[in-house]
Amino acid sequence: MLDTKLIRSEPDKVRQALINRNSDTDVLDLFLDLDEQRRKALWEVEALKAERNSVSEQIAQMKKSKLDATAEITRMREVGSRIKQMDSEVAEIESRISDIAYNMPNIPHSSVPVGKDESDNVTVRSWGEPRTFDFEPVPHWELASSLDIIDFERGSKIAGSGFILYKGLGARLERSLFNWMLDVHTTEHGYREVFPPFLVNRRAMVGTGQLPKFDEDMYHTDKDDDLYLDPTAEVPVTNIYMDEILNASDLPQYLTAFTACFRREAGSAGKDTRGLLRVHQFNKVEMVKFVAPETSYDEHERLLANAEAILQKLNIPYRVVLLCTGDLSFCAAKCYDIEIYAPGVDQWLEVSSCSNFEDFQARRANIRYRPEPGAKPEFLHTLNGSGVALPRLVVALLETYQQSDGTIVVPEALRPYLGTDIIS
RNA sequence: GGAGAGGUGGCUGAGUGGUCGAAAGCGAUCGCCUGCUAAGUGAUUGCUCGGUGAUAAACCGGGCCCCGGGUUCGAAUCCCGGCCUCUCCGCCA
Repeated sequence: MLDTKLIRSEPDKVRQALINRNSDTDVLDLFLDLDEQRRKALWEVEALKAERNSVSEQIAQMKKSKLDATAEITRMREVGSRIKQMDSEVAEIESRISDIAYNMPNIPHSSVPVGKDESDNVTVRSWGEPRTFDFEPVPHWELASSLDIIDFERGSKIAGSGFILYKGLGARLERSLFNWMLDVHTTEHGYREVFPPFLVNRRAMVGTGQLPKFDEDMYHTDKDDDLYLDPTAEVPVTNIYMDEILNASDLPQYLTAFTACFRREAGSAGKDTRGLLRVHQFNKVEMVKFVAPETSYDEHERLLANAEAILQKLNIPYRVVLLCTGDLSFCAAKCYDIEIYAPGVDQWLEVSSCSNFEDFQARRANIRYRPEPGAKPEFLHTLNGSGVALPRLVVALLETYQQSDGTIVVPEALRPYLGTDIIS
């Protein structure tokens, strides 16, 4: 959510940001108009309330001195009902304002390239060379099926397409990967491990920006619970400090968490549906940072480096892509995607998004900190990045480390976790 | 799921219709004092919205005692609904 004062005082800046994001600017004008209406109505109703307060005090005094206050009471009865009426008018305006505010995207940082769509994204660096083969590499679904480490058919049978049943070393590979990643982040990168609920309430989903705009992508419980399945650990972890004021000494704070992630992938029917490329439930290790505003862009680079380290240790070639304004996600001010190469499907696959949200989420979730003892609280900055998402990593891993006989060489780093150096 | 108790400031905790944004204590900040420390002592100590102002200080006004309604001239206080916490019972991995 953007700062109302910023929208009011620098509407042109906001307008340009919306244009750069291919976003509708009509809502901005509507917002400004409603904001004006709100302040006008507030001014009126607050004057009435001030009167009510002072006359009520008079009435108390009069009663004390046994004077007749009937006239005042009658008059205040009128004022009271007028206040009630105007309060509901203000509430109506405010709810329209917040509808707009909660659906307005973040302003891209000045270092973000202006562009229309993903073709304008900028590759900032590449690491490693895609492996060359002396045989034709096969896609992961063939490898995994013939090794019987993933059972796509039975996964679909028990849950539906896009739900994966891992078996044997496939199951253990999942467990190995997220255990190992958590170990790397906690022991080498300074993160504290948390293990959050897999379901969260509506407030949390609004806090990190999944709601109200992206409701159709989320799994929601029926009955009266009104709970959502985590689409990412970002949601429960970022909202840990919802409605709190932290001390400056509490920052920066680095948290890492493993969760299963649930996504409807609404609107992507038929796209990348084979194998593990796009699934409804997957495992992911996430990194979340709470930092002081002036440090957030340095922290962002380090967060990205932490995600890259995972791929380097696995010796998986990747490239880092800086998203342009038109491809940037709703909440982010700046975002790097990390893509890894999968030779079997011959595609670069996104396995991580590392974003700086500045105070956009902090404002929604009301997470603040006190820069100095006794100072006024300010919104802190939140960041997060996948470190990393498993399915596409497994795709690249299987396809990169496949041998001509269909077996998979296990990368050095994972061998202690997987208990073998080859999947056969 | 059943029965009971309760949700007040950073914390503990008083407050059952008006003078309460809220006693007291703790903590914190700034100062004083005592060779140092401990102790003592004085002051300060919430958030938010709107206005004036320089998007400062300061000042004025509104709102906030879990949330939402209601009663009333007036609600932390009374009534209704919800959420949460604790205790006991039941069920259960």
